Amino acid sequence: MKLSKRGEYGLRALQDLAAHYGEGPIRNKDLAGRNNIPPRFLEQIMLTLKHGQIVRSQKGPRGGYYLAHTPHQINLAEIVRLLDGPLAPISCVSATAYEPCGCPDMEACGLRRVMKEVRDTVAEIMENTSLADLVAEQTHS
Amino acid sequence: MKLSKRGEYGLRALQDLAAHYGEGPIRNKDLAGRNNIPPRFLEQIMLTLKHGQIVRSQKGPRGGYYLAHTPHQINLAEIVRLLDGPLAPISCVSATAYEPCGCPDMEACGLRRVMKEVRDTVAEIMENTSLADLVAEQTHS
DNA sequence: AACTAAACCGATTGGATTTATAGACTTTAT
DNA sequence: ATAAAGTCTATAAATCCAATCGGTTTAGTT
Repeated sequence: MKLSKRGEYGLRALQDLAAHYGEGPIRNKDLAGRNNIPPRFLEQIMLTLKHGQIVRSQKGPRGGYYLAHTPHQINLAEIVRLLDGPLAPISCVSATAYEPCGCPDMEACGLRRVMKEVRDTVAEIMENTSLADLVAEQTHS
Repeated sequence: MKLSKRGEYGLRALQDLAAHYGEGPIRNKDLAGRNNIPPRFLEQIMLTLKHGQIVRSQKGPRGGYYLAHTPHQINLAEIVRLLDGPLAPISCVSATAYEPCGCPDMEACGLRRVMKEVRDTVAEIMENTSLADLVAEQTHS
């Protein structure tokens, strides 16, 4: 039930970008430094986020990364799915990557129903939380 | 956010034991066969469950595994924690294995709050679901 | 007592994933 | 021109996961 480091680092970096939204590109070095993330590892993650259209980048001096949309438009579920894969605890209840499990009768499987409930609940929280919500909570503390 | 195979197999085997509660020991071979689990791998898992006081065993011919308590006394959270570790997506929100994360200000971290919400929700579902609930759902379908 | 069925236990293997590091390339501001 | 940044590919190291194997112990059966 754990998030990978990639997911965790990616979310932290994006939270940072959201907190500085509108201030122009932010260097990988600064993102890494402020959030205690290994810089070269974060570089990879940011590249994935770029290919996933979640951030954009600017090269050269004064370059860096910035959000591709407003913090409000980016939810946590898409980030986690991009960096960490499906939200479902087991693949037979995944909305985005369904695969049958080995249980004898899928319809009658109580375990499957509970896991589906878990998946749905997690998905609901993450889909309804945006980067703006993270920063808002952060500020209102 | 995925459950490991160990966790999945263990839960399936325990669901099976719950469905046959009171019928005496069930062989590893039967558990594995009915639920499509690699037998030697399941053996390991059952041993862990035994050491975790979730099942008991009988050796020798007509031996096998059976639940150490009634199905409704065993909840999914303890099983998953035993086989898969903490429920929390990131360790700084874990109730059972807390560790600080690298974020600058923990109190102000919006991400942490959301992850805590996820953890709490998942924990609530799993803690309030027993093996008996799994089998009940299974039968009432 | 001998045989056999089953769990117990420790070791190990292969593979995948995670976590990172390195180095060469490209773009762009100054 | 120079230097500061991101881009891309490769790969290394470590860890973990899934699974398998061989041998040991226990206990029921004959």
